[in-house]
Amino acid sequence: MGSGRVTSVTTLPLLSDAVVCCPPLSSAPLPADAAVPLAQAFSALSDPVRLRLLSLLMTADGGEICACDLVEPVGRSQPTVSHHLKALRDAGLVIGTRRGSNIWYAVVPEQLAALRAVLAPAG
Amino acid sequence: MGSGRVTSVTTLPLLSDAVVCCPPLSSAPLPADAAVPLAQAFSALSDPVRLRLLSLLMTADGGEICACDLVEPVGRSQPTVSHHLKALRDAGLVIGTRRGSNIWYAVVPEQLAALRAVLAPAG
DNA sequence: GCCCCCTATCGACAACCATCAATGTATAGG
DNA sequence: CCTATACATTGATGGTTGTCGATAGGGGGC
Repeated sequence: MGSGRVTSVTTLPLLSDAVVCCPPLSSAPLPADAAVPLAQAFSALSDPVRLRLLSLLMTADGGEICACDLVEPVGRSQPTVSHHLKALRDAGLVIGTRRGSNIWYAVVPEQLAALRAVLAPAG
Repeated sequence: MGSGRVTSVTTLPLLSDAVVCCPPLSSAPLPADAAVPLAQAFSALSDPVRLRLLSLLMTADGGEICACDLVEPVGRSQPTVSHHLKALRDAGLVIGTRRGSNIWYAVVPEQLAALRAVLAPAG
């Protein structure tokens, strides 16, 4: 990888506090305070545009796509796409890395795995 | 099961059309029209009360709980709990069965598995 | 038939959310 | 410094959603 010269690389701030850790719903009754961040995480998946963005990133070869190449495929305005990318970032589902004047997005597979684990059936 | 005499049994209507089938996001870019029902399904998981209801059902022994026993644990009014149970029913995540004057709810594990599959990483 | 319990539905209200146009901020190139 | 490009943020707006009180409807017991 690295097909072009890169002058600066910055990782955008990521709300790692929002990252969900994983007791399955089936292990014990979910306490009210644990339910809130979990619901926020699933809320990030509750929009068609965000699901499509995730899918685009997951199927991208190299595992990342420039933000500029995400606008046209989902058929929304640039600010709207930026808004959804922020939602995904805040949920810890994607990460953005600046390279030159572009920002490349990639999924955070651990976070997806955590959500999957929450839905796992009983032992 | 079957600790008491049952005079009538009715299965509440279930929107099986809303049931999600399972191509993982990682298999191909998600088309716009497929994204909508999927987003609705995840939307059912995007509320703390609904997550707690699901968790209560999943941890219940016998796998089901009377609706009357779901109100107090989640700390919401009866109409609100009923509203959330309808949302979970519409998403195909739970099913309600009338027995006498009570309605017993249980999770639909296949539907949870389908949502888990959607989040699965690339082969 | 009457009454009580259980559950769903209705109506209302406040809070939240997706969307876009306009604007702001940062980086790259001259 | 100036301009162009890429992305984020702001502000406004219409639609959706969570919540509760009040009400309706279905069952069982008497």
